[in-house]
Amino acid sequence: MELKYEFERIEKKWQQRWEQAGCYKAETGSDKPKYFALVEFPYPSGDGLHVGHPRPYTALDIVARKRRMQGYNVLFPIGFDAFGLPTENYAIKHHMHPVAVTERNIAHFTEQLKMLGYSFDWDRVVDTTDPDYYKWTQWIFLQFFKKGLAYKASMPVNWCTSCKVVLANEEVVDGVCERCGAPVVKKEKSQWMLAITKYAQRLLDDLDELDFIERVKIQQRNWIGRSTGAEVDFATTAGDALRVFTTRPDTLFGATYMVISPEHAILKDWEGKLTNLDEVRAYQAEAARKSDFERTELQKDKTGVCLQGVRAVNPVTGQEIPIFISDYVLATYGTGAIMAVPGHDTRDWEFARKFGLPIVEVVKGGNVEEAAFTDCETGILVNSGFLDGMPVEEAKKAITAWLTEQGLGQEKVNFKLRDWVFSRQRYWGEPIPIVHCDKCGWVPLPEDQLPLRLPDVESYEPTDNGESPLAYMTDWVNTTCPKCGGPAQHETDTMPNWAGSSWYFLRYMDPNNDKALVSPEAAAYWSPVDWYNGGMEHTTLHLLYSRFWHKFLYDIGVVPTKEPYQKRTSHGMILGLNPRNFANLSPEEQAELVRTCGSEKAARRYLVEKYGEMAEHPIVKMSKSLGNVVNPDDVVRTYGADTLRTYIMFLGDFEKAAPWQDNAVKGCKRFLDRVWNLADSCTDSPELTPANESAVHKTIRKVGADIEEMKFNTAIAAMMSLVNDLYANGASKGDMGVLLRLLSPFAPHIAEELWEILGFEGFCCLQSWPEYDESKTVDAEVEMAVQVQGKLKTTVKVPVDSPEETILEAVLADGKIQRLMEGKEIVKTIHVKNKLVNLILKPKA
RNA sequence: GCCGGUGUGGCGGAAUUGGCAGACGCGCCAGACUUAAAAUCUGGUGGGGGAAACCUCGUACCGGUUCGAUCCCGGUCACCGGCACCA
Repeated sequence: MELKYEFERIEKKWQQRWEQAGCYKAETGSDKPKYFALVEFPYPSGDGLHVGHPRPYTALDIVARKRRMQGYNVLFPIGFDAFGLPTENYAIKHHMHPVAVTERNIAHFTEQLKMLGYSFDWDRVVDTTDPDYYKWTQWIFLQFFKKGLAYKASMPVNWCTSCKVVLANEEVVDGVCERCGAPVVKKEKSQWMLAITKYAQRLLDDLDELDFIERVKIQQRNWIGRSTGAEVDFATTAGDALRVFTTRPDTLFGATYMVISPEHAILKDWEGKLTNLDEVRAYQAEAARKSDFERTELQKDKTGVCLQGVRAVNPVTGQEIPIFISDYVLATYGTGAIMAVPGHDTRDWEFARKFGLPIVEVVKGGNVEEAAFTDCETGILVNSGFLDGMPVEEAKKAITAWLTEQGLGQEKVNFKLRDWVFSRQRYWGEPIPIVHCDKCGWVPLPEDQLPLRLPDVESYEPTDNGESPLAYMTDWVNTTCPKCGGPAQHETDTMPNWAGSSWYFLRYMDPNNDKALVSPEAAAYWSPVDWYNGGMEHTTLHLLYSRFWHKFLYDIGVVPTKEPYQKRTSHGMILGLNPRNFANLSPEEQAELVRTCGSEKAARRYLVEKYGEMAEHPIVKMSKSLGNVVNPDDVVRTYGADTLRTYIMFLGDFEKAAPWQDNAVKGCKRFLDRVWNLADSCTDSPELTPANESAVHKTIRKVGADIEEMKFNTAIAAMMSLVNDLYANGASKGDMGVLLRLLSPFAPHIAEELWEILGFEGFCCLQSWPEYDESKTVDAEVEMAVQVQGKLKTTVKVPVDSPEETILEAVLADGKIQRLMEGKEIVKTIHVKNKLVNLILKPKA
């Protein structure tokens, strides 16, 4: 046929045909088994698609395409998570409306995604900034509010001292403003909160039943941070009680002082009794002024003030002990107060040393003069009255029982997880559908008034006083109270960008429903997501948030499953070569640099001096400033989408970070060229070529299994090997039919074109997935390793499954083995079926 | 500090989890085709020794278990990611 592989023409042609034929439409309610494959929808930034996007997208496209070929009704959707700061900042800078910016960016992303040949169902696209979409985001918020899970609380927010603006946590990098580099301090502001902590235990427990990769589960468990201990009340000389949380109630006899956080509310009650109130107030002010950055910087150096005028009483020793305030105790964890046991807690030990406080040993096993002894496994209680002689775990139980009996405390579980700060003082987000009325307080908007649309404003600039730009829209702000009809104001804060992404996968199931966020039928048919792949950076944010929302929706009867995603996997980042690293310079540049610097060592040192430490890393994140960003458009133009898809799956272990290497892309192009040319020379026989039969069956097995295990790189390597075999042995149309179906999920366009050229019927991408015959994957002969004393000496070819005697006969006939055996006898043979024999020799007596 | 991960040729990476280390690809070397180059095709390619058959070393480092260790155990080092005063 002598046709050239014109990837550009072929890719356009098949993208059109697939779309016309509706090959990738998901059908709600179909009799086929369903499969919901999900990728994280992109934020449509002005920069367009990054080469990092195709990695997870191609991976799940391969899975979706394979499932379709396996007879599933597949839902593989895409959408846009379009609210967010970069768009807002771009709109401010270029005086464009964020809606227009978003529209343009989505159009660009859509074009790029289509160019890559993904089998998305384009009829189900969602856009979080579409009022028909965010209507339901607001609806969910109202349900949270009605159940008491959305509430207002005064919270410290990040305040940039230079921009004079509230920053999202994501905008604070290492304690400074991401944009201007000025220090960020905390400022009190009333914020909407979502009570995710009410779901902490369920979010933890239900992880066990999910098919998430282990590192995701571990990170979520650590983030939720459950710990079991006890709450204990310490009576004070002020006549009240100070409650603490501890995970080591067994060490109660060793509590020689107490510490409360500078923000602790009890300080107000004690004001009249404190004789050093000025000193205490100064410390409180200092702590409030400190940024997070300073607080962590100074972490090791403990500070504090001893309260004069109020002391506490240790409930078991009856001793009066001092109370300190110190910022090493956090106001937001436990009760904001601790009993300090310097003998058995590292932080308390440091503090006690600094302030000259007594250190009492109550668990034997270490030397409390040298360091705190914190081991719970081996320690035995001492100096602890009725606990003496008990191991730690037993003592914990005994003391907790005693405290409960005395009414001084009880067992208590605490979580590190905090409630979710849900307000942003920004324009480009979902308006919070709540009205404030002086008479009625916070009143939810009636559901039939949703969506509460964003108004058009003159300026999207954040304001100087930390209010949302919406606050200046008096026409929009002023409204009437839905409850009493009196004057009221809309809430001017908007939702964070995590809101719309917390439930988007549900909307794909039923994207145009205007009666409900998803119909019960669609939810019942498609739930849960069968396979969700996304970045590790979302593990403790988006992934946890959306699990929380889903559980809430389950509780109010909107969705049928208590978990949204059955399986979660994660891909590694695509990195770039560092153009400032010596090894990545061209040979000419290297030589030049070595000449001017004197030696290679000096050249490397020069680069580090010029560019900083970063020049020492050959592989780094892609960044515009380094100029090592790869644009997928360029790759597609030069090599085609199929080559990009194949390369990005071939370049390394899917779960690990991997560097993009331009010249390696050629290898994948060469592979596809070889597949193309093979179609020219293949015979018309519809059967497998006998010489290729076992290789074909093995490849079917390997590619199928590897896709399930996300080992896409070795799946491609197996197909490359098969192509090498087909060249060596000659290929038939039958061989090609299998190869093209295996290749189709990876490189769908070329597979489709060759499928047509070779005269096969229908779409290649809708054929059934090839099946292999286990018996045909077995070769007639195997090459077995022959070892002497465990070291490889030679190999022998024997019929498969040969008995040991047959193999030994062949081995002993080998000249080399005979030489090695001179003057020796076999004392033992180890035989591993079809793999190896190992002879243990000993000199003859 | 705590939790998790990784360490294999010049490079990206394989190795059915205790059984022939380096599949597949890049790069490089040689040859074919070409006036030449590119492209393509064929062969070679971990280090050291040897003309060769072959010998020998080799999966971050040290030690152990085993007939046999990239894989298991003990220790050390380096790098990456997450959390970080969570009582």
